[in-house]
Amino acid sequence: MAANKKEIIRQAAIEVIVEGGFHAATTDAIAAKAGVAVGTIYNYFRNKEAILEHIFQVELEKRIDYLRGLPEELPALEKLELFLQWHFGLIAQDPATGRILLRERSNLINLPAIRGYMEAMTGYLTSLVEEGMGKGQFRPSNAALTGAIMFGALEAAVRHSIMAWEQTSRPLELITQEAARELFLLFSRSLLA
Amino acid sequence: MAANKKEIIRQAAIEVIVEGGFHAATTDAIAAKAGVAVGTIYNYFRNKEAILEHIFQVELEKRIDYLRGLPEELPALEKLELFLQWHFGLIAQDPATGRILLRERSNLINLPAIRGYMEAMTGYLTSLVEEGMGKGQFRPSNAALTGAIMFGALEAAVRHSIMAWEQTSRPLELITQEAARELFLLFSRSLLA
Amino acid sequence: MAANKKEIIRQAAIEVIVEGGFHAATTDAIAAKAGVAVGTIYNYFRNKEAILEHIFQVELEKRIDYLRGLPEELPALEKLELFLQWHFGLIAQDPATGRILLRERSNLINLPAIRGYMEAMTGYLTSLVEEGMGKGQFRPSNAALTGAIMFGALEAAVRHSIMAWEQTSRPLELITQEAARELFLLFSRSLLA
Amino acid sequence: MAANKKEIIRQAAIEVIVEGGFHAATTDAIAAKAGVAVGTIYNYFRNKEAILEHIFQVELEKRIDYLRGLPEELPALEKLELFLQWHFGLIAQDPATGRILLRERSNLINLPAIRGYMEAMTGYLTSLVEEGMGKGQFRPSNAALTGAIMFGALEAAVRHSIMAWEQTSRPLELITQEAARELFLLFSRSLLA
DNA sequence: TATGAATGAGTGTTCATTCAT
DNA sequence: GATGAATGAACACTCATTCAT
Repeated sequence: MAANKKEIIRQAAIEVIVEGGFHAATTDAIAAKAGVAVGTIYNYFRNKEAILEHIFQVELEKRIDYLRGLPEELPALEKLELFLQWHFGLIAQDPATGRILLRERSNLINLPAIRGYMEAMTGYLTSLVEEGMGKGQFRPSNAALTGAIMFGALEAAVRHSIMAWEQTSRPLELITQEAARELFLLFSRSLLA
Repeated sequence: MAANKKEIIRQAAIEVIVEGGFHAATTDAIAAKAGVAVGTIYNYFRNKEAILEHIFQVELEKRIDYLRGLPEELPALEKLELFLQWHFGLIAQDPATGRILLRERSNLINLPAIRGYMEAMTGYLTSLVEEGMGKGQFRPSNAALTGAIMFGALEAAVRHSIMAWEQTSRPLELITQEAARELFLLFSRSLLA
Repeated sequence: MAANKKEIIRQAAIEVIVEGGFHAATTDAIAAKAGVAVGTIYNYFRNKEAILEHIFQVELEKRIDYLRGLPEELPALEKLELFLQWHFGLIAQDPATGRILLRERSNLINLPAIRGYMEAMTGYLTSLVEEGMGKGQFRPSNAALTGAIMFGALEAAVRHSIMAWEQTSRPLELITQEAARELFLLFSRSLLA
Repeated sequence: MAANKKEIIRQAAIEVIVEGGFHAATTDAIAAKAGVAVGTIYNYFRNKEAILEHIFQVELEKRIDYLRGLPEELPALEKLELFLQWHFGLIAQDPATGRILLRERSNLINLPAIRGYMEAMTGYLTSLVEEGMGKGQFRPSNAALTGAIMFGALEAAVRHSIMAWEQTSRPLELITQEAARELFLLFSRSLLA
């Protein structure tokens, strides 16, 4: 029950934050959307920021879980391709959360969970680059910088996809698939030795 | 004199916003840093948001001016290279503003000037891609998506540079030069036909 | 409990507004007088103006309730006499509210409740004049104009009573009783056919 | 020139105050309407309130001048009739000032000039009643109370006239003439011995 | 006198957080 | 655990007034 209620609040918070952003999202509005009293929120979250942190944490865990499940021995490029496709599939299923991940990252960068999300994602991409370089599949480069750039490119592609979806009638599924492909093409061309 | 005072306030706002972000930056603090009374701010800016908008506008104008000055006939790739070098030089000179451009964009995306900044930058990169594709220099791709990705990559490289500068003792100049080079290498490899 | 607190705030607001007027009455002062935090005011009132509106509304309802209770079949002049006596009795009991009704009406006439108070009172007097004219008890006249004049006369009598009370040692009870009598005499002489 | 500029500012202030009331009238707006700089206002008026006081003072002087010009020996009732006709003629010529006299009186009753205006007007009506009573033309009554009531009735008639004018297409001239007649009829019926 | 940029005290309102029930 | 009324610190913004030019 408890875990369930925390989840209900997380979902409600996502819905409220998507409209207007984290700062405009009042705890009252989140509680109302979740169908609980404000006080109840504080039984599950230290404070308002903790809700946002939790949202990032859940998303980070999803990604980590997926990445952990990838066969270790797969070439770096293939891991990248799989991850991109899976990741954009996630976005297609839940664009609201995707938007929050984009929007709220900058301003609240000092929150541990948000910083952690960014660092973990960048770190994974960096390690992938290192792995590829180590095996001679990728050209030499500043792996950390390249990983950071790849993360930025990934986020930009997500942002572009969501915006394109809002402004056209194309199904988000198709838009994100194209983005994943384009991104992979871009990465593979620039990384391969 | 008037333009001068507006400029003083802009500079002070940048300094205050860099620490703690836009939301934590009080008008009182900005006024104090600028050495003027709070009311004076409102002689030059409609409201607090307008200060941030102005900051973005000034930066956008710098970039537009630079891009306007580039010889029309230059190949797209060379324009890109020049722009990247110049842009990272800008960041090296004024990392504080660079950080604001990164941090405040997401949350306040609805402000016209901020949206305008992003769209103009993305638009320029998109047009560069289209130009290169038109002349057969670049491989075919979804230009809008590619432009968006390039902008995201650019910003990520800026963010990484500033963070690296804060955490190491390397001169920012060198860090940004490397970022510009790496970014150009990445772009050229993935774009060239 | 809630209704009780709203009432406490209303009373406190009356006390604060009486000294210095609505504009000089700060929400902090009202909260302090009510013994609650500022924020509590906003749990019961949309904003500061809503407090004043509520004050007028309560007074209007008192008057409407009284008028509704008057026997329909009573001659217009007797209704008028009863109302005047009752109304001045009200003022004698609560001169502070009486003063607010006088003082704050003009400047904030655009607030619906304040406009409503004035229009309802004038409207009742107008309908009384029409009733008397219809039954041949009153001489013909422009009923709307006469009703408006009567309201003005009534308010002036209230104002004069309160001022006289402040400047002399006579009990307010006696002063208002005289005012009611004088007003009734004036109305009856000028209205009777 | 100086007197002229003071007069220009007075006129501008009347125009600005009529829309939105004294409190909403900023000195900037008054200066703009008058075509002078804000600072100039302070060469002619101690402060913002002094402008309003001046407006009342000018109006009071107009009324005093008129009343001084009335033949001493005229019966009280005839003086009243003449004054009412003249006064409503004034309103018909300059309804804006009339409205200010009504609207701003209550809230700022503590300003000497405003209090003075009200007291002088009430005092004149009171002395008229006393005069009529002294000569046996009027019935006995509490003269001060009656004078106050008459002033309230007069103001209400002015207010009603202006409102009727705003809401119908009848010329203000006709409306005020009717109001003056009705008021005189009402007063004479109730006052005559 | 005239100007208008600069001033800064003053205040309505919000909203995350608490805690008695 | 759940509730939601109460809290009060915090802050953007206004505008009458001043004074150097």
